[in-house]
Amino acid sequence: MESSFAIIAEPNRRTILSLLASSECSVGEIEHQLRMSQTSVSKHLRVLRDAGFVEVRVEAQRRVYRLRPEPLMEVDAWLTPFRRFWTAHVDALERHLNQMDLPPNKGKKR
Amino acid sequence: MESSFAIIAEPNRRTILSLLASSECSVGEIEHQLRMSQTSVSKHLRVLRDAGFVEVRVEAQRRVYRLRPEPLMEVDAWLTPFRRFWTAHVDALERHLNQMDLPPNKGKKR
DNA sequence: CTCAAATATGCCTTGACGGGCATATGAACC
DNA sequence: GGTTCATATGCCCGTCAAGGCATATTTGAG
Repeated sequence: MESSFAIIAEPNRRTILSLLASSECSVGEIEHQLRMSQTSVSKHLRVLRDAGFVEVRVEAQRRVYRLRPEPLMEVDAWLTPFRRFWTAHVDALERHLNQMDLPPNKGKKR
Repeated sequence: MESSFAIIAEPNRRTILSLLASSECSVGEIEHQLRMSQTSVSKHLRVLRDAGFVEVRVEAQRRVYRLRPEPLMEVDAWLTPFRRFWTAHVDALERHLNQMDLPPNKGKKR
């Protein structure tokens, strides 16, 4: 029931996801590569799993985690209405922003 | 200093951003259209402003808020490494996932 | 069955965040 | 200057989530 956005608000979880984007990993590998405590890794993976970001495969004593794309696709989809603010308008937008950000003579407080 | 991801973790803030994606709005307009309290709207706008998601324009007694693209571009950029999991691979990925999810004969618990 | 390795979970504490209320600030108008 | 409209801010409170520690659980080995 937690929004995908809330899930990826956590920096450690984003790091884990980025790592899993390279390749699937066991808990121990994540723990070691990211220098996080095992407890923390397991808990974050639990959250990621419940939210559908990852899935597990049991392999001997190891649990190998792998990325699932759906929740991130949802985030990607949410961005759609905003893309018109930069896609294909980049140059025009930049000109516009520069014009707003650097009023040459206004002497603003800030 | 707050990550853009933490900012958009808040549902009301996402709603405000979506509204601003349609057109710039004053605080009162947001308050009315989204049925949120003025206090709440102002506070969220403050957070969004500090994080660079919006900018203000003073117009008489009104403050008109407008979207700024940079932070969302950052989110969009973070998604890049993950897009290969669905862009242009959709069908292949689906086949792959189906193959993993529904082992035809393994008799899994679940 | 016992032990060890890998991982998960429960409990507790602490800190951050959102909501509401009252109040402050600022601009316009008389 | 005083009043009113529009918005911002400070304070208090309840909630919730993350980290740490200890412990439980699962799986493999002997």
